[in-house]
Amino acid sequence: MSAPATDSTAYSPRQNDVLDSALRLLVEGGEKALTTAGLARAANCSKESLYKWFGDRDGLLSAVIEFQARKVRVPAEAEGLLNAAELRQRLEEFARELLAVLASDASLALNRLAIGQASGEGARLGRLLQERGRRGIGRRIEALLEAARDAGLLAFDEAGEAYATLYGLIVTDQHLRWLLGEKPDAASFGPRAEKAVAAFLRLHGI
Amino acid sequence: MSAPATDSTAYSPRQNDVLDSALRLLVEGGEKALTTAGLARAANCSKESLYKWFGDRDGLLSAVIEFQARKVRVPAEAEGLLNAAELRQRLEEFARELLAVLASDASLALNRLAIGQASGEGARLGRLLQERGRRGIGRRIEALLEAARDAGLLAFDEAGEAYATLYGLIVTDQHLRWLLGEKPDAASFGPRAEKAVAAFLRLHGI
DNA sequence: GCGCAAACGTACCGTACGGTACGGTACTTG
DNA sequence: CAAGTACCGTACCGTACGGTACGTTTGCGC
Repeated sequence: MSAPATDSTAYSPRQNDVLDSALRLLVEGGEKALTTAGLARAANCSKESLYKWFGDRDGLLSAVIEFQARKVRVPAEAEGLLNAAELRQRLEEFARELLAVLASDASLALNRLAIGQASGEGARLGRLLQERGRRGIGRRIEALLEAARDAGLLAFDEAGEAYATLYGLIVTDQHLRWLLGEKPDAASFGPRAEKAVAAFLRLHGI
Repeated sequence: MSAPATDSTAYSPRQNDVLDSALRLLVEGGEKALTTAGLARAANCSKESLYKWFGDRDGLLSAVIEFQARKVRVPAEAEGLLNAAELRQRLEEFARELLAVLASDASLALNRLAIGQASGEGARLGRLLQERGRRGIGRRIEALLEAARDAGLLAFDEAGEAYATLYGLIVTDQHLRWLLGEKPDAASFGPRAEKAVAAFLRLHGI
C-alpha cells in the first residue's frame, strides 16, 4: 500500500542495512553498545556517513525505532468473522502474537532504549515508540472488538477501555519482568493466552 | 572484599543522606545525571568517600535501590476483615496504592535505571528491584486473597494467578506508558481502581 | 577513459566520566 | 595537647564517546 516514496522515512537499501546492524548492536548490548564508532565498524561504513544520514546520535536512535516499526507492520485482519468460537480464536491468536511481540529481543531492546531516554529528556523516543508500535496494534484489535459488539458477541461501553482490560489480562506484569531481565518462556504463551481470553469473555461476552 | 558487603542496613545516617541525594539526582535527570562527581557535589561529600562506602558505581546504584526499598516497606495489613464490602474496600485501597506507587517519581526512576541496566548485563539490578519491591507487595496481597477465599468470598485455584489477574486489571499498560514518559494523572487512579476491582470480583467473587 | 559525487577508513578534537591520589580539616581518644 | 581517624575538596589520570575533517576509494553517467 504505502509507496516507499514517503520521503520523510525514505531510507536507501544501504541505510537500511546500517539500521539493521544498529538494531543488532542494540539487541546484543543495549544502548551502551550502540556507539557511532561501533556501528561504523559493524556496518562497514564511515562515521561521517552516519552523521550525514541521521544527523546525530538521537536521529540515529529514532531511525532505528522507525525502521523496526516498519518491519512489524501487520496486515489488516480479514473482516469476515462472526460466531463466538471464531471470535475466541481470533482473540487467542491476538494474545499469543502480542506476547510473542512483547517478548521479542527487538521489542525489548527498543523499549529499554526509549525508557532509558525518558528520564530527563522530553520522552521523544517514548512517544515515537508508543505511536508507531502499540497504537497500530490497538486500533486493529479495537476494530475487531467493535465488530464483535455489532455482531452481538460482546458488550462494553468503550472499545479503548475493553482493549485495556484485554491487554491487562493478557500481559499482567510479564512485560515489566521481561524488561527487567527475566527470560521469556515461549511455552507459556499459549495457556496464558487462553486463560486471558476466557476471563475477558466472561467479563464482556454475551 | 571489593564492595563493603551488600549487608543491608549497615549504612550510617551520613551515608543515607548521600543516598537520598543520589535518589534525587536519579529522579531529576535519570541515570546519566547520577555521576560520581555530581553526587559528590550535590551531597557535599568527596568522591573518595563514595568509593570507600559503596565500592564502585554499581555498588552505589544497588545501594540506592535498597535504600528506597527500605523506605517503602509497608506495614502488614491488619488481618480482621470478613464481609464482601470490606474485601472490596481493601482491594480498592490496594489498587489505588499500587497505582500511586508505580506512578511515583522514585519508582519510575529506579525502574528506568534497572531496565536500562538489564540490557547486556546480567540483570542484577532488575532482580534486586523485583525482589525488594514487587515481591513484598505481592506476598501481602496474596495473603489477603487467600484469607478471603477461606472466608468464602473469593474463588480461585492459585493465589499467584489471581494476583496476576488483579494486577493486570489494575495496571494494564499504564506502567509502561509512564515509564515511556507519559505523565501520570492521579485523578484517574480512583475510578480505575474501582473498575478494576469490580471486574476482578466479577471474575473471582462468589 | 573521465569526471564527479558518494561513501569509506582513519585520524583527530574536545569533553565528560569512572576511578585514584593527596593535602588539608574537623573531630574524637588517650 | 598529641596522635589518630574520618572525611572533604580538588587535582589528576586514562579512557571512551560524540562529532568533525581529510585523504582515498568506489561506482556511475557521459
